[in-house]
Amino acid sequence: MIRRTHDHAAGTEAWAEHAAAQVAAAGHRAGGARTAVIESLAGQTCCRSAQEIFDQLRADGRRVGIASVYRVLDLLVSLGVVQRLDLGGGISRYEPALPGGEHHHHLVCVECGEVRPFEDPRLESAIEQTAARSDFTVDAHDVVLRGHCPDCRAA
Amino acid sequence: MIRRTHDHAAGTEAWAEHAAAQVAAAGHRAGGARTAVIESLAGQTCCRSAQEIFDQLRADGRRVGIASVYRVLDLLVSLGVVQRLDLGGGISRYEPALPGGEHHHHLVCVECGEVRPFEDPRLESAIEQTAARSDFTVDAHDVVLRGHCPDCRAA
DNA sequence: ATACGTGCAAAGTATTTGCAAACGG
DNA sequence: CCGTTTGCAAATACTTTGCACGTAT
Repeated sequence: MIRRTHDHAAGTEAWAEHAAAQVAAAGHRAGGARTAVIESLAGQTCCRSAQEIFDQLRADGRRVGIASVYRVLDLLVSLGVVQRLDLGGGISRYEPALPGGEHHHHLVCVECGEVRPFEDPRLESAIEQTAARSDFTVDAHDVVLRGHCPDCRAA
Repeated sequence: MIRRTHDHAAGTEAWAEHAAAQVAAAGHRAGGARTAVIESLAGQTCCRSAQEIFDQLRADGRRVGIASVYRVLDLLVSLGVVQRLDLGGGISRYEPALPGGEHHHHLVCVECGEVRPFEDPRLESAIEQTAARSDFTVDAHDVVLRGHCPDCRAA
């Protein structure tokens, strides 16, 4: 089997293991809801809402409660293995925080709600520079671009 | 009296007039709640939540309902004279959108919630470049930097 | 065995909507 | 006047909390 350095499936698998390890290291047990939410997140390419994760788990036949989904997500965020995103509309979205420190930002269609990730090194460097100039200690940042996706523009 | 080009009070006064004019131009009347919310926003230097605006108006003795505050803010956002911000925590914040197209972003203290505005032309240009490269039509963008303010870091 | 974890239901916030009364032009 | 706007209260949407039962270690 060929091993590719930036293979996506391998990356998310690695993330699931990493997340489970962090949970254990923090002195927590591996309950059903925790395993289920980690697996669900590992299988997605971009951010999901708590409700979407819940719906997917139920569709897969798992008997989880939505409260547990929220509790697990909170735990994973506090352990630093999941990033919580606020793309507007009053709902939080969650995605795996990849170990390498690499991260992306999001384009959001204001019409259909589609979310597309993007990366931009120039943007990151501008943000770092601003952060350094400020008297705040900056730990994190979010960038959201809002507009219309090709499909909605056509319609 | 000396007239300064970038005088703040003059700028916000001008904004209030501009906002009222846009409301009228769109065929809306100048009811009590609309005038009150516009005045309240004009008197603030940075973003406020709907609840904060409501509380301030009540403290000033105006008998407005919070539903009207939300309705007026929605109207002003749709007219493009107010910008809606989502700095996290599930609550929306609002601030005047100054006519010149100039705008700023925000540093948020995750501990005390303090919000500080900042500007960065390099950041803007990086975002424009990314927007142009994407197949979305980008109308707006938000940048939020999260960290600790000097006071909270000291404590 | 025994804490810790979970599901369900109820409570808690932020925001929206229905409606009759008040009001602007 | 007459349709718009408003305040109140009820409804909604997302998230959190209380609690008894289940389960991993």
